Amino acid sequence: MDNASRSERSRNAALEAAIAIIARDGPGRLTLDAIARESGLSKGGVMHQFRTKEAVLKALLERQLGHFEEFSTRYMAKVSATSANPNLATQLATIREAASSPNSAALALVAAMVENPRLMALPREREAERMAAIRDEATDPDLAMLRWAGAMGLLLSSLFGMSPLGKEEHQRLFARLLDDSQWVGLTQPAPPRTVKSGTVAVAKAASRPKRA
Amino acid sequence: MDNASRSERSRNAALEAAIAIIARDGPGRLTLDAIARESGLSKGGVMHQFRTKEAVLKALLERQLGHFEEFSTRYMAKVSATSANPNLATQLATIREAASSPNSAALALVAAMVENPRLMALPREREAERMAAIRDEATDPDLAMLRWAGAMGLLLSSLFGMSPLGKEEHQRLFARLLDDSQWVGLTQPAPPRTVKSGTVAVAKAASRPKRA
DNA sequence: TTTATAAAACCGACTAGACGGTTTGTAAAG
DNA sequence: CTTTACAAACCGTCTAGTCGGTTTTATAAA
Repeated sequence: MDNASRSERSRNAALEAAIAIIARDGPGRLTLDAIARESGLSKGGVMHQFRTKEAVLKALLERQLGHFEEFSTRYMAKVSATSANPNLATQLATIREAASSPNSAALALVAAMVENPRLMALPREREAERMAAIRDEATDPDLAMLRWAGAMGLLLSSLFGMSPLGKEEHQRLFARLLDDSQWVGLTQPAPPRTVKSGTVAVAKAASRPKRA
Repeated sequence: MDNASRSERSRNAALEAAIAIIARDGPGRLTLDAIARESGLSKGGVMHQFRTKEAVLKALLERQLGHFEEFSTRYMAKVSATSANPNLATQLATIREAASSPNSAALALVAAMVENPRLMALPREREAERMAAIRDEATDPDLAMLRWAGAMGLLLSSLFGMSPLGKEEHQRLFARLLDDSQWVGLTQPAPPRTVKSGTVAVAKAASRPKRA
């Protein structure tokens, strides 16, 4: 195997190990020795690929962020033609994805924050760009932000082990966040209030009272 | 000064120091020596008041939780008569309070999670009770949960330093979350669609471009 | 193809310091 | 005089990072 591949394999193994450790033992247990043990590499090997622990965290953060960015672009390509607010839809779907993925980017975020809060600058900047895009396409920007915040709340609270919600509830709530017809903004004319069948087909309309 | 007061003063100083450290340097930098340095106590003094580091975290968690529970009860007493969903209103207001308070309970939560994820059991249980109460009083339970999640998202994302939102935006979004008239549930008749002036009076209609 | 040399990847023992916690000593309160 | 609150030195362990040495790959001259 050539050097480039060998390096990449090792770096990959180290980062995978790091995620496994964080997920299993918590961010506080992430040590260089633990990474070496878990990945099968020696400490020296790990230190050859990453000069400091901070470098590990940074690489981990970028890798996970990249993963979800990829998901994001794919999703965006799919819905950009059909959705009135593709940026919001994409963000909501990506957050849902992060919430249901065990190798969550969120774990890396927590670890980074614990070790070095400065590292949060990178994800914050990217987030800011996305928020701007969501705003620009929205008829009711604040409502769009609140839908985004709702998704974030579901993700982070479950990440913190603070969410008393079951898995199916989680899914249902995300589905509702994604369903544009359920979120009627202030300056947007209300569509006829029949439940449109979205990703989840639910017939919960029964007898809806009309607007007073 | 008598012994009881002396002890309490020391315990207090230690916990204040702990919060300051977490807020300034991140949860990863919270050590017993740091607490001793920051509080002016000696390490021995700290260890006399708290037998272990976990005891410090636990006390910190309980103190912060207690603080917001007090806020919560006061708020609840105020709105329980007038609001149709006092539990939700109280939770939203409490989360807003936590978000605007620098000595946030949330910081303690993060620290606890890093050090010992088991400590999260206590806040999770209390949270579950509140969620149940919010559900029970709601005409549209899922919408209520999503409003709660939205508040949580605003709180946690800003806590993580991930929120690109300004302070006034934050306030506006919380105000909207709290304004029942803006959240028309599926089984709840919609009130006339005029913007009700809430805690913040905003005339933001101006001229927003309509859908293409 | 073989051989010489350099460079990169990797190993594991080691170090300095930080950490949680203990022990010993002392002053104040009861 | 006993107990409680606190101080300060101390202990064993763990951690991030270093270092000298070994193996593997890359380059290239013979």
